Amino acid sequence: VMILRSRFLDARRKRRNFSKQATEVLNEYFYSHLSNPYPSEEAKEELAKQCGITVSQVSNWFGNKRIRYKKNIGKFQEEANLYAMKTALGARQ
Amino acid sequence: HKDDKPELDPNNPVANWIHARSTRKKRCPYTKYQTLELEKEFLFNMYLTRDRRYEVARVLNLTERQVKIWFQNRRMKMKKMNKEKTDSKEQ
DNA sequence: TGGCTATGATTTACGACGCT
DNA sequence: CAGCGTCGTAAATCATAGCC
Repeated sequence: VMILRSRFLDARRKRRNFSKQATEVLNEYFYSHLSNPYPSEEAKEELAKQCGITVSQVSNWFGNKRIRYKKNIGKFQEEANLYAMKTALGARQ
Repeated sequence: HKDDKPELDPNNPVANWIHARSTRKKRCPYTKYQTLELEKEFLFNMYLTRDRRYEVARVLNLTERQVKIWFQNRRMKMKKMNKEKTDSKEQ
């Protein structure tokens, strides 16, 4: 009964936005591979592990990000600059 | 094969991304009835014979191609659901 | 607290490639 | 070669979390 109850609750568990840290990791990858933001299966697994989400969720995130970025590059300019700068600073350590 | 789109700036970061061809049919959500009938047919058999495909397409007013693709997508969905189920079961 | 928008997930439709 | 299979994805749409 407990198992059935927990399964029922799991199934209708509310979606949560990803953590700030997870989004950070995903955005770092996205903007540092902006000319080809298509992580391999292995890269997706690594990102999933780092973010504490599933590989499917990583795929969904990149699919959504690519489309939304392409649809309105201007809206993401500030974010793009921020991550580009982060990558540049990180690279010199 | 990743042409079209109104960008010709060589510095455009999306220039080399994958783009859908402009001739692609726009996604058209199916009605509840269409989806329900397709699900029933899928329950009956996950793979279509040519005759069943013709019949389902006719009854639901979809093309045979749409029905074929719906089954392909549905099988991928089932595969994904099964994977998630087994993944969560073991640790 | 109601609305609104951002975000994650799901649904159609293909392209690329496989096998028979 | 035709034709259906999977895989990964684009793009639109759905559902609602979360902020103002």
